[in-house]
Amino acid sequence: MKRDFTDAVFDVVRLIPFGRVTSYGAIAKHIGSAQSSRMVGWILNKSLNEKDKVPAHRVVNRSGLLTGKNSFGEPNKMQTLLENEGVIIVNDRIVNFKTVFWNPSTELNDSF
DNA sequence: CGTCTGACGCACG
DNA sequence: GCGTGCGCCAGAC
Repeated sequence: MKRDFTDAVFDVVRLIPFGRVTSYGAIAKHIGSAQSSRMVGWILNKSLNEKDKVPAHRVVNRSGLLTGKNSFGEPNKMQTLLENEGVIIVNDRIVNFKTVFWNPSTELNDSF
């Protein structure tokens, strides 16, 4: 299976700390497919169906916009989960995005 | 096999 | 700051 990319995405997303978020591009770049940011979202969408639960709600686009909230069954669910973690969201956008942003390449420091 | 679509990102104007 | 166009890879038809 082409689990390479998929598994990598799952792994990174699962490593996202509580109350932190990251962007599709950051994940894609960390994996090595910086230009395949769309694939990240696509894989996460599949992850919702998979039994392997990943904090997909902690992944937003580069603008901190909850673009994927629409795929959580109920759009309000994603925002609720994030707010439950202390993330401030207004108009489907993370206000303190740069504050709660979690950069895998930086935080992980390629220590793998 | 050709074409469209998609939880994105970037360049341009 | 916003709308439009293109690239990217994989899947559905």
